[in-house]
Amino acid sequence: MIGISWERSQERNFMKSLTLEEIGKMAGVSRSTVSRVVNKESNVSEPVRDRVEKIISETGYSPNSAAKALASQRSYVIGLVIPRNVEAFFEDPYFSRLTQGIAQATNHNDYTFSLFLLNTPEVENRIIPRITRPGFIDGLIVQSTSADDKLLSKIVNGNIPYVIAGRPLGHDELNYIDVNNIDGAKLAVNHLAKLGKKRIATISGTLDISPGLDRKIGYQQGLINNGLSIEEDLISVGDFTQEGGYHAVGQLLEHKPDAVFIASDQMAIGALRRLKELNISVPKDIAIVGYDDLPPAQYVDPELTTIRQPILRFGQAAVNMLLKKINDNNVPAEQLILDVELVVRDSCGGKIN
Amino acid sequence: MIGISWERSQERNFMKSLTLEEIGKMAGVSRSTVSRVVNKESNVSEPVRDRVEKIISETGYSPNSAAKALASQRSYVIGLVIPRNVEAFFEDPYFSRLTQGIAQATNHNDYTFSLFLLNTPEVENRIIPRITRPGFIDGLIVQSTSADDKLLSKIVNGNIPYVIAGRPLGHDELNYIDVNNIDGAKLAVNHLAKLGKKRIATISGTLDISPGLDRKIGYQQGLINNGLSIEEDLISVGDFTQEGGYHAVGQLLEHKPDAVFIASDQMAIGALRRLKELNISVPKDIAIVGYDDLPPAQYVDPELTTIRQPILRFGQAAVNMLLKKINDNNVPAEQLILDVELVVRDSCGGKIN
DNA sequence: TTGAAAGCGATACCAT
DNA sequence: ATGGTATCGCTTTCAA
Repeated sequence: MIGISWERSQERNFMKSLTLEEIGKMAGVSRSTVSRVVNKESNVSEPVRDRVEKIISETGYSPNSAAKALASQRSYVIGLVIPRNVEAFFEDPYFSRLTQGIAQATNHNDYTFSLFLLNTPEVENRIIPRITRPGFIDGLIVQSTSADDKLLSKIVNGNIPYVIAGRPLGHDELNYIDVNNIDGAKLAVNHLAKLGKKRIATISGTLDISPGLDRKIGYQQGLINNGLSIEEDLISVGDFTQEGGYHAVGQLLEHKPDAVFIASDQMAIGALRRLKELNISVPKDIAIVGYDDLPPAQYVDPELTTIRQPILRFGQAAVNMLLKKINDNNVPAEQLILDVELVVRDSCGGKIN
Repeated sequence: MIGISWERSQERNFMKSLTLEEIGKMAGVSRSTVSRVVNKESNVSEPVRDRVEKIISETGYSPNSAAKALASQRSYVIGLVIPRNVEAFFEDPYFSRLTQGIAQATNHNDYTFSLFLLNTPEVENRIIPRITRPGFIDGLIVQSTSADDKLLSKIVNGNIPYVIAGRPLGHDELNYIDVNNIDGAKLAVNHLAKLGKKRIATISGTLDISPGLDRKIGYQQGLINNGLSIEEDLISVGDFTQEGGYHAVGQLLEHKPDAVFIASDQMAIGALRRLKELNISVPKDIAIVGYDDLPPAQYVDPELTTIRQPILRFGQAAVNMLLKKINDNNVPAEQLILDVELVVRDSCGGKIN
């Protein structure tokens, strides 16, 4: 039972919150001493510390964040920025997971997590100043994109520590973290080649962002490594959406592929839908490998063989990188690439690994 | 091109941010006047305003958030709290959408959005004090749950404006917003009844939270309204997950239902999977209505007839309610219930409406 | 070990 | 219309 009636919570206007000074008065010490106790500094005598802590817990005192931030020049807030041209942010389970991973890691480190969705130009114009404003955010994680250099340059040039999530095309020198997209695509192609596939097609993502480009590069390298040749007709460009996969797979069929590496599970799901409509059997007539290994990969028929990205770990690592920057802005820019792995399910037939 | 080299961004340590005072000095006015200009107050003469605005835009000055928050006792931050026992937060697309809706609405109102995932008891203990600390958050939206009264009472008793997202069981007097779950379930049952179904079963959600309970109540009322009787054997309790739906539908089959109202799309997807395995055809052998109408509902075979919740609008309305509270804490607690609608697709057969 | 006092950078009231 | 100044609640030297 909550057990508190409505009139009680109206008292709000009358109960102003306590301050260090007041706690100090109650404990018969100065505000400085209370501050030391609150911040667990060592130079406080046992008896005083006990006395103060008792009063703090009795009164439920908690320091005022704004005052603390102002005095210490630290807000303990980390922001995640999703630029506008990241399509369908919350449609794609990838972003949900990313958000979850970063939020958890942020909280785990006693920071507060803020999310900025720059979904319209109007919102973008209003939010960017707030994001880059001093005193509110200690550091930013920015989802990498194709074109949003306005934002990125503002952040890179600004005085705020940042980490870019995903290799920023054309700016490999910046501080970023990514998963190994090239390797992931190679793993997929290797798997298909080992199964004896000879005409391995791909549905790539948009090529103006690194996951799109890198997975295509990996696909091509994978073909070469396996003694297969690159055929332009077997390369179709999707847009990371289910609809995109649905349409792209249609185009490919004319060229008789016996397997398709599809650069995201979402596109793979769309492709499976199309293939089912056309009565083309997966994996009997055609083998499919997806990319992401998010929950939907297991809920389609057949279950998707796919590339697993360590998204939660990715979030944790991104936060760690950022904290390093926050604590010492002189550490040089760093690039961190996480490994991925192949998850074999039912969309390729024979299970080998 | 970002076009700024690495050494430039290391200057950070040397470029301290500007203050009102400094801008004032540059413009030959006092800090008070600059403050008035920044806050677009009317009592500033044209020439002075122009002069100051010019300097502000030239220097890129932006007020310090912490100082502003401290002085004005307003942080312009709104938090969304997801208690621990909300299962599988980001597995369920519902929560992604909710987050998106609230984040967008928050930004739209020039507030900053913070997300608190109380995913472990440890994190919960660390975060709750921060959430309820004065000076950092102007208001909270709390996802309603079954058991988390500790948190809820802390917030309700605290001095922080809040809105509960979802009717809090046993506390109808609190400030909350919900969708009409009872009506939604009735819509589903009515639809099935109109199609001539006589043995309409249900897979409910967990009954200790309102969406679970209310949708079951609506199901029962719907049966009665249509002259059908309530049969306990036709009621199975799931847990809002795909796995739950998968298992629950199995139990129901013994009792020969000709239709099932399933209290979430996720459970419906699990049920469809099970039915497919058993070679039971939907909608020929059995009709299905889901609940939520999130993207996956359209990506299963057959596409789900379901109840659509206005989640984005829900987020907007929640933020609006909260802002009302923030701006005047004396407005009485309010309960807002949004309407839902039936979306007819392919999982029930004959299209009537 | 403890206290006094000077900031931090805004707001907002009071003068002029 | 503009400026002066107290204030918000904490951190952080500096003395004692």
